[in-house]
Amino acid sequence: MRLATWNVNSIKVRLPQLLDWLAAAKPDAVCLQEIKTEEPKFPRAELEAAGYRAAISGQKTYNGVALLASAAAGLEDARAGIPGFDDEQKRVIAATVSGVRVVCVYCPNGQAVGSDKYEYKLRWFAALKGYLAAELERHPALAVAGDFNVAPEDRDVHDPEAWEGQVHVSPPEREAWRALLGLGLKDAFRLFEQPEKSFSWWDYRMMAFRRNAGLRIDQILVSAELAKRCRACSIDKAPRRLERPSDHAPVVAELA
DNA sequence: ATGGCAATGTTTCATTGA
Repeated sequence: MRLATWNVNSIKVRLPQLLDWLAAAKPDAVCLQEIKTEEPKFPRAELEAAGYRAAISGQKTYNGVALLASAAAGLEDARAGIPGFDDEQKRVIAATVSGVRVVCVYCPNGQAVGSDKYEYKLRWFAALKGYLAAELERHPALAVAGDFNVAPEDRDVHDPEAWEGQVHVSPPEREAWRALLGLGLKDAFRLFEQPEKSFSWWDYRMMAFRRNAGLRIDQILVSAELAKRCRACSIDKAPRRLERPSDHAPVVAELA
């Protein structure tokens, strides 16, 4: 099974690129973030014509997530949000695809350390941890894929000195991210040898992509059982090179 | 110390993102 995650930064704008990418990369499941669209305007028909079903938790303007699965893989028991965590922001959609419980997440940005949004980000991560702990008991084959908005280590940051203490790398955020590993999850990307300076997001400004001035904030976390089945994990930079790209690149994991 | 770029809404700029 090929599992991918991609923050598309608007499904409406990126649909042609997404359809091209699905045809080229042939993933079995894709977690999408920042679709910025409510369910009625989600391009369900176009994706079905491409062979994918979708579970959606949509929202206008901001956030919004979707989980795509090929017709062969199936899409069962879809559930939106974090149970018991009241949140108007649509950031989580989970479903079972080909026997794997897939949780698609768009973690909060946090805006600035110490801000209200930062406090919300930390509260949100604590709620996610509780949810995933319960899900792991029910689903030994579990993957959590998405935009975590945390660069876990300095090697995931193009300029750690410039970013020190900033949102996405601050110690409390990194602790919140590492707490997910404490549940027994593994960062699929780090199960394998990787090129130095591997990133998944580059600012639209300052020619950041050409300078490879990025962060690795999009990840696929896998349970111990899935880690044993994981054969590869990589970042596909090709869509970031296109005209009018998302600022994020897809991350892809191969599961036996 | 700040903007830079992009998407959205119902817009003529504000908000958010990372």
